[in-house]
Amino acid sequence: MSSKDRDCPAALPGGTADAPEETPARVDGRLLRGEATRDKVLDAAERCFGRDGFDAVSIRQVAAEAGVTLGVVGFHGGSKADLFRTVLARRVNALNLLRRARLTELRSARGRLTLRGIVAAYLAPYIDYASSGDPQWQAYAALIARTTADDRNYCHVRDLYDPVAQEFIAAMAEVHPEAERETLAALLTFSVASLLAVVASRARIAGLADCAPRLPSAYRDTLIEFCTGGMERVLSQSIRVRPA
Amino acid sequence: MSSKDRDCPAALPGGTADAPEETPARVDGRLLRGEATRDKVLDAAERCFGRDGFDAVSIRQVAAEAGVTLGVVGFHGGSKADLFRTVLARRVNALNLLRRARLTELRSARGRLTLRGIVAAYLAPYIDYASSGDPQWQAYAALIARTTADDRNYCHVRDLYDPVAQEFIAAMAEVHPEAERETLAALLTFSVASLLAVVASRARIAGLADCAPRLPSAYRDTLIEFCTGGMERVLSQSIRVRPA
DNA sequence: TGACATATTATACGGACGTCCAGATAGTTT
DNA sequence: AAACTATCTGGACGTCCGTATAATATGTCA
Repeated sequence: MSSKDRDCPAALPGGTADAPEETPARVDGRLLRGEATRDKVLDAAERCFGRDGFDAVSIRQVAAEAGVTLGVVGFHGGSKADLFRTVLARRVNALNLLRRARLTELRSARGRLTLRGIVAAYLAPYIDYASSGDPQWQAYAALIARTTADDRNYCHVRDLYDPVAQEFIAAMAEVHPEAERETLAALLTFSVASLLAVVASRARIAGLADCAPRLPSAYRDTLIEFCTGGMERVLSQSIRVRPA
Repeated sequence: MSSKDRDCPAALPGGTADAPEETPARVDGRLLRGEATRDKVLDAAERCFGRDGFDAVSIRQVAAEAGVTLGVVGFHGGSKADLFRTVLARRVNALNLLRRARLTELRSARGRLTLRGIVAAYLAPYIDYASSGDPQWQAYAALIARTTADDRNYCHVRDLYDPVAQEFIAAMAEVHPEAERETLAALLTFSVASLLAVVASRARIAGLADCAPRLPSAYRDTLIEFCTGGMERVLSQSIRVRPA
C-alpha cells in the first residue's frame, strides 16, 4: 500500500471506545467475546505504529506483536488504514478532555487568564501521559509525534485535535485580542512542534548534550517557559505572519 | 525492507559531492558519462523521499520519477538505504556552510554576539532554501523535516548536522555561560522543531487559521522572535532540565 | 582496431505485502 | 436440539518489493 491510500478517506471509525472493562461487554444482551482480542490487536498496532510509523509496519507484524493470527487483525481492525485511524482516535478523548479540563480550571480560578496557563494546559497533559509508566500511552505519544508532525496526515488529525486547538487559540485571543488569528495559529503550532520534540527528539537532545536521554517530563518546565516566553515576545512586539 | 535496516549502518557514502558542473566530470582522466544520469536519479529520489518518506517510496517509483530503468537506480544509488543517505548528505554542506558563514559574520561584526543573531543564523538559511524557487531544495527541506524530526533517523543526522549544531550551542554558551549544556541543547532542539514545523506543518497552521498555506518565509520573523524570546525567558529565569 | 571500463537494458528471483474467504469453533437464542 | 451469530483459523490471491545479473551498448585508451 502506498501512502496515497491514506489521503483523507471518508470518516473516522468510532473513536469513543475507551471503556476498560474487566468482564466482557454486552451489546444488545449479546456477549462480545472478541472485546479482549480487539484490545490486544489495537494495543499491538499502537506499539508498532508508534515505534516504526505507518508505512514501515505490516499487518503481519501487528498480528505477531498481538499474538494472534493474520485474519484476526483484519477482522477487528479492518483495512490497514482503518486500523491506523482507529488507533489514532482511540485515546483522543482522554487527551482532549484533560486539556479542556485544565483550561476550564484556569477560567474558573481566581485571577485572570494568562498565556502561561493556557500553554501549560495544552502541553502538560501530553507530557504527563508520555511520561507515565503506561507503555501504551508512551506508544501513543510516539504515534502522535509521528503523525502530527507530518502534513500528510493532517487530514486525519484535524478532526481529532483541531477543535480543542481552536478553543486554545480562542483563549489566547482573549489575552491578546489585537493579535491576528494566523499568528496565534503559528505560535500554537510552534509550541506543539516543540512539545512533540520532547518525545520524538529525545535522542538528539541527549546526543547534543552528551548525556543520557531523559523522560519527557524532565523538559516540562523548560518547554512551557520556552513557549510562553516565545509567544509573549512575538505578541508584545506585534510581529505578524507575512509573505516575504 | 523494514525500517530496521536503516539502523545506523556503517558510514555515509561520499557526501561532499556538490559540484555543479556543466561539462562531464573527469576522474583519473576518464570521462564520467553517467554524471547527469546520477543527478537525475538523486534528484528524483530527493523528491520522492521528501514527498512520501523513506518507507513509502519504492525504488521503482524513483526510477519512474527519474525517467530511467530500475537497474540504473541501483547502479548509481546502490541499495535503497545507500540512496537515502546519499540524498541526505548531498546538500548538507551548503546548509552547514551558510549557517557557519552567518555565525562568523556575527562574530566579526561590530557589537557583540546576541541570542537573536545566533538563532537567526541557524534558522534563516533553512527557511531561505525552503522558500527559494528551486523545487529540489524544497524537496530537500521536506526530507530534512521528515528525517530530523524522528529519532529513528538520528544516527544518520548526527554526523551531518550535529557538528554545526554544537558550534551554535557553544555560541549560545558564550552569551549565557551560566547555562547548562543540556538546557542549551534542549532549547536549540525546540527551535529546530519549530523551524521544521514551518515546512512540515504549513497545512495545519493554515487549517487552524482558516487561511491559505504560506511559504515558509512568511513565518521567518515570527519564528525567530518566538525562539529568541523563548530562549531568553528560560535562560533569564535559570530554568533547568530536570527529571520530574 | 581491439581491449577495456563505464553505463544501461531487460529480466528474474525469492520474499513480503494487503486483502480476501471458506470453513471450523464456540457461545447464545429459539 | 437446531438455528444463529460472533469469533477465529489457515491458507490462498495477485501484486509489489529490493536486489542481483547476464547481455548489450557506448565511449576511451593503447
